Amino acid sequence: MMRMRKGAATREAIVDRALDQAVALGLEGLSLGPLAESLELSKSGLFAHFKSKEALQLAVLNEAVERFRVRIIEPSLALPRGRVRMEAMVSRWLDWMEGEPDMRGCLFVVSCQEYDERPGAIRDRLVASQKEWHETLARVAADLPKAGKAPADYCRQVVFELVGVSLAYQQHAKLFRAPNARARAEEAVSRILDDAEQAA
Amino acid sequence: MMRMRKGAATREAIVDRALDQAVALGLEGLSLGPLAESLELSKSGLFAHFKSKEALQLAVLNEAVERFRVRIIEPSLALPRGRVRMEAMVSRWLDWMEGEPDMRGCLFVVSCQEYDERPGAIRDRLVASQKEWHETLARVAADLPKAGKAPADYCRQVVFELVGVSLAYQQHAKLFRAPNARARAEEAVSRILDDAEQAA
DNA sequence: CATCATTTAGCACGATCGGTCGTTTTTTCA
DNA sequence: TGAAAAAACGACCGATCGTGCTAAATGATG
Repeated sequence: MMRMRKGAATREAIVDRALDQAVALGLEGLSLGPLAESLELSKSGLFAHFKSKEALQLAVLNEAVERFRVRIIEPSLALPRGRVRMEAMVSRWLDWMEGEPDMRGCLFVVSCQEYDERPGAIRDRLVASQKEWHETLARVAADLPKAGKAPADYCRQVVFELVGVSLAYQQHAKLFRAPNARARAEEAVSRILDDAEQAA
Repeated sequence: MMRMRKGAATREAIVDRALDQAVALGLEGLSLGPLAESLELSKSGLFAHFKSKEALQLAVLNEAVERFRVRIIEPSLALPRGRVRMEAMVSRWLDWMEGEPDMRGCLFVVSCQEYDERPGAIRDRLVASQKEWHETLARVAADLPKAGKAPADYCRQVVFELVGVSLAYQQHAKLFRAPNARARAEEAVSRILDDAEQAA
């Protein structure tokens, strides 16, 4: 036994395409019909890979989490602790907000608005992944010079403010198409990190 | 001639209720059936007031814009220029993010994610209203001590960072239900405004 | 009260949605 | 190569969606 090979491949192709669609219209805006059509699959053929729409949505969300880990977290953690690592992480984070090639935008930002009032497995997964990301950010912030002397939750405050910058960046870049959005974001980040270098 | 009275009243009731629904599920998530049911109206009776769903969505959006003006902008502009006015405006802004009584959340934040990739009249109206709001904020920021000496677009940078704080606040409060979200936001605002009080 | 515009309801339409089922095609392993 | 399993298909279901069309109820005005 142990039969199966093609299935996994098309499943990956489905999730990949679905991720594109979800970034543009949201996880809730995912529609099986058009998705199948764009992959030249029958709707039922596609559906058979996931036993429900929610399972597909979860697969898409998990794929985004994994890509985020590979593209943002891992490369940054290879750098020396301190401001260098933090700046690399934030820079990659802002890149992600613009979108990977052919994928414009950030699934997490879109989904956070979709699910903050919709309880369920998707919301739970989303909240968990975001909290995990903020934890990672806080650990990186803990290596900043001020972190040792400041109040215990100083790192959390830094994370809060960085989250704000990333969200403002996304809005200015995508909604307003402001060409100077990146410059504004980088200046804001500098202010936050400079503040973390002088003693409390 | 000139007959009509009840119509305007029920129309207001519809928009009011639709605003609640839209804050929770988004302007795109507005559904005429349940909306009519919750108002004890027939679906077609409700529909007759607006000749299309988009017209209802625009009416809801305009109602939100008007409420925002009355609840946030006007009272703040009655205060003396400078940090006092700015702090009042930001404080009311953050209150709005939590939601008016019985309306949890901010329609603008939700809609910005829904429409940043959906061209049309709604997106246009949304972008216009948000730009107008940022203009207002920038004018208020122009009275801050540093504004005169700093580069010309310093006010825009302040607005960008304040937008970030408001968005981070909304996410922490609504998605994570973090009880200290307001405190974090107020500290971030203080940092931004303090910076605006020392010379460039 | 009678009239007539306004407002609401009833009904049905075409489209789309997620999902099911039985069948056929394709792939895999012996 | 042949048989079994996996994968893809196509037709279909019930529900819901926005949207018309027409008739009945309602309310203001002369």
